[in-house]
Amino acid sequence: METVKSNIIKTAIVEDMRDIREGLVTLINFTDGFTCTGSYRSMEDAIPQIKHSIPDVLLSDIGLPGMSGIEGIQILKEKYPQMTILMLTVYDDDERIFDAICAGASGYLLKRTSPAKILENIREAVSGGAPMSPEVAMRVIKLFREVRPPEKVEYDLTPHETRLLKLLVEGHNYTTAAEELKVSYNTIKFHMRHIYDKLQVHSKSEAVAKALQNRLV
Amino acid sequence: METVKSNIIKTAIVEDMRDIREGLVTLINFTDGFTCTGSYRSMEDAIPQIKHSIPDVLLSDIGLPGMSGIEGIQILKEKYPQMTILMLTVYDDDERIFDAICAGASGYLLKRTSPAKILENIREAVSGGAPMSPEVAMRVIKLFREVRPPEKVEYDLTPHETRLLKLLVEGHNYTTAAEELKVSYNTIKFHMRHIYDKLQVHSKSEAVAKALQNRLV
DNA sequence: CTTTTAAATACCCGTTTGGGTAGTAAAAAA
DNA sequence: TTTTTTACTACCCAAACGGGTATTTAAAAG
Repeated sequence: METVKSNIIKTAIVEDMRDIREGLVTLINFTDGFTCTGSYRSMEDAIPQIKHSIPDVLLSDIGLPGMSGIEGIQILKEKYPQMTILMLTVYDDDERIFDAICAGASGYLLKRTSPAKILENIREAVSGGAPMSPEVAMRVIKLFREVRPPEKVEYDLTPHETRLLKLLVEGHNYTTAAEELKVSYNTIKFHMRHIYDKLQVHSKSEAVAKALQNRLV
Repeated sequence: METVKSNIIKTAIVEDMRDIREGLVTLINFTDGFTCTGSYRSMEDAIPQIKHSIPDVLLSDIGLPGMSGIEGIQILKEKYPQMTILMLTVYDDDERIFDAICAGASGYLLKRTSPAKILENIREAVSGGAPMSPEVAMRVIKLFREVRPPEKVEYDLTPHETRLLKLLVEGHNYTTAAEELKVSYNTIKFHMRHIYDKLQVHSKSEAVAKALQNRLV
């Protein structure tokens, strides 16, 4: 149903349990369009060796002996930013899902995922998707709702005012902000009054607080 | 390959384009395990009528005449919290994805999704998943990374100092903070110096910025 | 070509703040 | 017990800030 992929997808695996690791290697090598270019039992093994053959996709466990999968992929993503990383793990707690995604994982699969689904998800990941097991996706959605940034209130700040506000947030005072913006100290005060009017505040700290809380900067 | 579902999945559709709407109705009614219990061209139609037959899943467009799909599902989710809602839309911008999810959508599919995938995704949604088109999932992941709460840096603030910092964030000045904490003006200054030392800042605004940016309050 | 509007600059003055020093009271550690 | 630590209070002074008024310049509107 799909057209043939132009290239074989090079996949590597980091998984400490031998049965699972070798099962995945076999699965991948026996499937058209995939090849396994490395399998490692720990991040300590994977990180130095992976440079000999950088995969398109890395499937990694989280619970590994020594360095955790999350720490590991952070290091690997730093060195090989183009590498797509998929977690394949038994953990489905919010904390680890969050950490893995922030560490650079493009997807998060639970180990009970069927072989066919795993292959499909690898394909989806290399073509720019972010495959997740249904439970994980639901957790991500729920976390997403929790961290919803405050509704953007519009205060109609001019570009100048926004720029100044950003400087205040960075800790500038009127004098240094004036230098930064190459205007006079009094011009800064001029803009400040407008900012205060628009934000309905009466001090620099309040403006900074409002700017940060309402994502104005 | 799957065991038969215990119940037929009752699905309803809100979509203004007649061809698409009728295509979906046909697709659903001609598939085993699904039945279409309603199809509406707008939220204004759907909201009053849907009570006659509450579906398990609602497939909704976003770009509708009159009330937008996002406003609509917010109302529907309020009335029928158990109803699973899937967006089916052409929009894949961050803003709408975010809004839809926060309004109660459990999934977000792009209209180019194949009929087979749509059915699969409906099944996934009713069984507790959160199906998303690959591009959408990737955007969700990226948004997720952006809103990552900054790693908690510990500044060893005492409870008193933290409370004061919170007051500053709320816009208090030394005088009103002193009243609030029932201590003298000079005590506020005393604590401020300690806060500044610990946060390594030299102004109230900087302290407020650091407090907000590092979730100290 | 005026009129209007927006951005920039300036001065004044009272208030707030930042930082220095110094002292007291109460609780915790030695 | 004495010592140390922690919380609190006080005074001083220079710097930063908030808000008032007013002028200049440049662009936009009429």
